[in-house]
Amino acid sequence: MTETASRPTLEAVAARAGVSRATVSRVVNGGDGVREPLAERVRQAVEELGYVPNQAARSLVTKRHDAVAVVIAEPEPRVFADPFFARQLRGISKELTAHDSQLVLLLTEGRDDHARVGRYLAGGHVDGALVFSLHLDDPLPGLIRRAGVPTVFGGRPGWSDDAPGAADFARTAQNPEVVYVDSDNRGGAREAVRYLVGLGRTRIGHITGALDQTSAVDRLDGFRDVMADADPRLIVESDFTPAGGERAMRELLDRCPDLDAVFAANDLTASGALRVLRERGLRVPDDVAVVGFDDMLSVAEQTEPPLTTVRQDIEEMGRLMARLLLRGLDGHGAEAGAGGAPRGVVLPTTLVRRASA
Amino acid sequence: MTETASRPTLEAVAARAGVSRATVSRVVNGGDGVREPLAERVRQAVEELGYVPNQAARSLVTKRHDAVAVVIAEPEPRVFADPFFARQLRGISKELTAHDSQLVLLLTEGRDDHARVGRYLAGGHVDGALVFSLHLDDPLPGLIRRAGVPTVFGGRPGWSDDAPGAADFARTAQNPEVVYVDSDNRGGAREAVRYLVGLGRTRIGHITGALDQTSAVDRLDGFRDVMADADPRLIVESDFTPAGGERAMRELLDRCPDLDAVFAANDLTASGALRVLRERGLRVPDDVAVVGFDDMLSVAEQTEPPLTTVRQDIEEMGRLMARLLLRGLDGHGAEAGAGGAPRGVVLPTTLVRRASA
DNA sequence: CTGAAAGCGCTAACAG
DNA sequence: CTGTTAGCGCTTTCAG
Repeated sequence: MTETASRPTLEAVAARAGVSRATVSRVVNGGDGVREPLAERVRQAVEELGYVPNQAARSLVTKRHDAVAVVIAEPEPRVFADPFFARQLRGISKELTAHDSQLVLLLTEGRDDHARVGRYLAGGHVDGALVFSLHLDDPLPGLIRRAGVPTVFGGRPGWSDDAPGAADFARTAQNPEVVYVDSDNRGGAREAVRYLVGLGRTRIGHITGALDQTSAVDRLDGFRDVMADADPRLIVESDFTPAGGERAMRELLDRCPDLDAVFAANDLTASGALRVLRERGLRVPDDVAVVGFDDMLSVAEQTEPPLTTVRQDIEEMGRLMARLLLRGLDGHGAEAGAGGAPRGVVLPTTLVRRASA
Repeated sequence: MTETASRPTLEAVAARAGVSRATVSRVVNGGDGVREPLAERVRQAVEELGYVPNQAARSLVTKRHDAVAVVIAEPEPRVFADPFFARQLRGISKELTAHDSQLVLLLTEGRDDHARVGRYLAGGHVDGALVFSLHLDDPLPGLIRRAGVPTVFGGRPGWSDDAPGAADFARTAQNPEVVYVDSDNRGGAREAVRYLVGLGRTRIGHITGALDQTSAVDRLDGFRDVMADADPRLIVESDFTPAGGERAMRELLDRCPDLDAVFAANDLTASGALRVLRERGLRVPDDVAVVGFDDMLSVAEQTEPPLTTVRQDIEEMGRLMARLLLRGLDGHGAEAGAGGAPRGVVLPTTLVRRASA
């Protein structure tokens, strides 16, 4: 009745190996500074007892948690209509795993959720945070700043340098740099449009994404880079959804019946556009060529015809975000170091040719 | 140089409020048993100092973590082609949030990952685990059993009662019951097939899912319940993917050109089947009616024609899993209670009529 | 190179 | 009802 079934402690291992707790601790944490015969005895004891360190006890003294929060702030459930986050999560997970860090997932949907996330981050439960899908008016950056947690953003944050939130955020000593990872949205868009031009298309339309997100703005900018003097009616604002793509495509066709190509802000939008084109009896790519963005296989490979699109390596984005964060953590605040951590890392995109253009 | 910027402790709050640590602790944790004027003083001090409890210190003594692991064990990246998990995660997240519990996400891809997960679970870092997408030969149940962590499975686990893993798992004192949440796959399949029969279809084919998952097996059983004496050539094994659906549909058409309906194991598969049907010049639903399973909107609403399908409430599944787990935890091992927790909870499905059947 | 001792911040008896 | 007192299991000086 003395022995409970609870897990063995350092003490138990020490007793079994005939050494002190300190020695066991040393062996367990890298083992430097313990002579081999002893170390081996300890390892054996650990093995035999099935000892696993108590993370809570460890955190209490080290102030480290080996855990990173992943914050996905998306008010609309729409997000989950595409496998975007799943892919990023996978990338993040791989990298964190390699560093023995845990992934704490924080999903938010409304204002009160934001407060909760702020509190959690401020609570010092994690070593850092990876934050996604900020919109222009997002209160999260402010909360994060106040929480003082090392953070890497997924996608270029929306506030420009003179926006209220930005100054607020960037001026903090603890966040001397806003670190983010993004795809080369502008460059990718440029390549897509240039490709259409190269195909001999001249009346090229653009269906934008939700313009409260930088990815949509950047893709629009890329479009404009190439089509500087385009008829403004060739640009229709939309929202990244298939239904939005349909609406926009109709609008576009009504405005400019002589249209011969469309660059859609993402694959989902393109799929909607494709449907409308078919419905109107227009052939793709013969009458109208279509290019998307993302290369979301479950969409791009399934449309009819399969979609030519700009691929971004989503999983790699996730992996890189995690790597950047962990490097900063290991480097003991290296973000503020000489030369500084990169303010933003932009991953290249590649054009994937299929049948739609 | 004395004051570091570290977060305030209970001690600090106690000092400021002029009470003892114990009193502050009481107020912070529910506040019962502290007289109002004092309690208010404490709350104010907490507010002023921006005190947030140190979870590590708390866990160390309470042995609770207010954290639940969500294990998604899917070797193939395929999973992430559909928004399934995202939806479940959302449901889980909502429920955990309501209980102030954190969600620790564990993604696994290979054998070594399993070991890692086992170690983590055994490490006592979380209060319980939610485990998804087990396959028949999955080593995870064994690991979980050994870890002795309260667990709820998503989807009926694959091992039948006399399978090696099952006995292994179920016989443990700590896991007297295998708790899981699932959709009524069999009933839903039955309803789908009956509906086709009601439409006057007589040559009804079935494209199965990956038969190493119970959901696929159960849907097949449901099909058979209604089509007991069906031509065996009308059943083609597949794998839940669109490409698999295409292959299976071709096979089906080759074997039975007189086919007049198809029940596909999921929407993705159905979308592939639909493509082949169109490619062969068969009209849907006139020549061949098609019914899917899942009601994954991003698929079912986007196919041509839109898919009639069996809806399962995925988010609710997630929510329910979390609720079951938390209830068990609160009930202090209530799973073993008189009458016992439900062995399995099966959620109803509903047939959603669109244009394909 | 190893052991002894001092907490990390909190909760939970136990007194008062 | 409130304060005092022990630790939870671990890392980390500091001696030896």
